[in-house]
Amino acid sequence: MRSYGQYCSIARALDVVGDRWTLLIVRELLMRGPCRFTDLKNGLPGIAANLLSGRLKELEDAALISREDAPPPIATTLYSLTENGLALEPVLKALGLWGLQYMAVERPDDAFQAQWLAYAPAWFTTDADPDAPPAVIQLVASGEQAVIEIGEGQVRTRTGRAADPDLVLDGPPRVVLGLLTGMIDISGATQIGLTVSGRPDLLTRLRPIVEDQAAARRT
Amino acid sequence: MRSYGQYCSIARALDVVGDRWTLLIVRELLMRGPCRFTDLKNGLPGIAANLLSGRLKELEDAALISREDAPPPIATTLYSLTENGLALEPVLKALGLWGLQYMAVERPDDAFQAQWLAYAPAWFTTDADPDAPPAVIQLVASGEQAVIEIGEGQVRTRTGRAADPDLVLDGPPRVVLGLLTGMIDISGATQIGLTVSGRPDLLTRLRPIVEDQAAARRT
DNA sequence: CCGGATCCCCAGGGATACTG
DNA sequence: CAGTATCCCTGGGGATCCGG
Repeated sequence: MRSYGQYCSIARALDVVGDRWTLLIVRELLMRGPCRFTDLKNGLPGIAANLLSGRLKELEDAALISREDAPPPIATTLYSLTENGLALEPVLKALGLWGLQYMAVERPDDAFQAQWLAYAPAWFTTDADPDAPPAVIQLVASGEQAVIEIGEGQVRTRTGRAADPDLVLDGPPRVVLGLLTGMIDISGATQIGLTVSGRPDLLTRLRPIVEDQAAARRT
Repeated sequence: MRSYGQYCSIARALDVVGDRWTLLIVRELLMRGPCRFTDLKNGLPGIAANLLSGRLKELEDAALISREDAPPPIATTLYSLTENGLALEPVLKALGLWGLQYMAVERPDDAFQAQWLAYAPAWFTTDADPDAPPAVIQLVASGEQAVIEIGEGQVRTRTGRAADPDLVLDGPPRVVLGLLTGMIDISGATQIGLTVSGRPDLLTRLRPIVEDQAAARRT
């Protein structure tokens, strides 16, 4: 990217990560951990291979990612975030929180992946009852699956299935995520396609961080 | 900007504010308040008029800014942030904090403005001694002037001159900002061009938020 | 099949000039 | 002052091809 040529830390940051796709590459590496080229390409539907290749070189030059040749049995190169790349997490959190308002509309050709189902509760909800026993919620949306583990005041998530969840939420991505982020309540959610099985009372433990939504509602 | 087509709040946010110049326009409006077209153009050295015009239309369509015709005596249109535009402040803060590391090098043709001198202490430092009496620091760098007012646990800033500052810092932008954000100490700063007059002890009251710098140093 | 490199085409950005 | 119009050119999107 052409530099903005401004001695301002925001402009400087955008000089480095302001290019198209760049922050989404960081998002992929942040949520999935070390990735192969093809993993990244699959996780970023729509990106051209040459563009991904070029971005990875730029990010490596900027010391945001590092490439390492995996040990013999795997024999592939893995890309992973450096400490400086990891330090972009607050930026992605702030962007993701602000962008929640645009999740109300879901277009039919939107891509959707399990990681994106997982990071929202991990980043944008807290455990409202830290003293309660641990609990596990299974999420299913558009065939993508993720697990929320609540306990000790923490909300952790991962992709995949849980062995014995206390609660299963299944429905369109917009409904599942809308419920978790506090944009829809559970009665509304079941009316527009959510299937609930297990202990719906657990949902009261997940307290959404509704910073800007609350601000918007105040107007 | 072409949509990423992903049902992910980060991608959605970037669909709206990921275009070149867009976040810097928000930065200008956030720091300067309501602006005229020409104010924005002057505050964004290097932007083309047609591009600014186009971005303002897009931002208005996205309800991040609003245009209002100022009352008769002024007879011009003012652009200002809507509440949703103001909600981008955490994004700019996170970006600006992460970008501080790139302020160590200053290129000779970098543009520099008083607002950028002012926001760094306001966003990235805290008052380490809330019970101490109020104090005023005058900043001067490359002819640009800003004022820091510390008091009651708050660090407020504005551009311009103070009537009777307790401390005056004058030097190259890199040195003044490096000192305020904790990247240089005062003895180092005076060696590379900082002029100090008044009470340098006030600097101990400004505690930099050195989140990522501290993390980088730990390695 | 993985990890790219190459090529072509077009939208979007940059610079300048011009107008109400 | 507040934009619009124009031209040029870079950089992104898409497909294909190639070496390991």
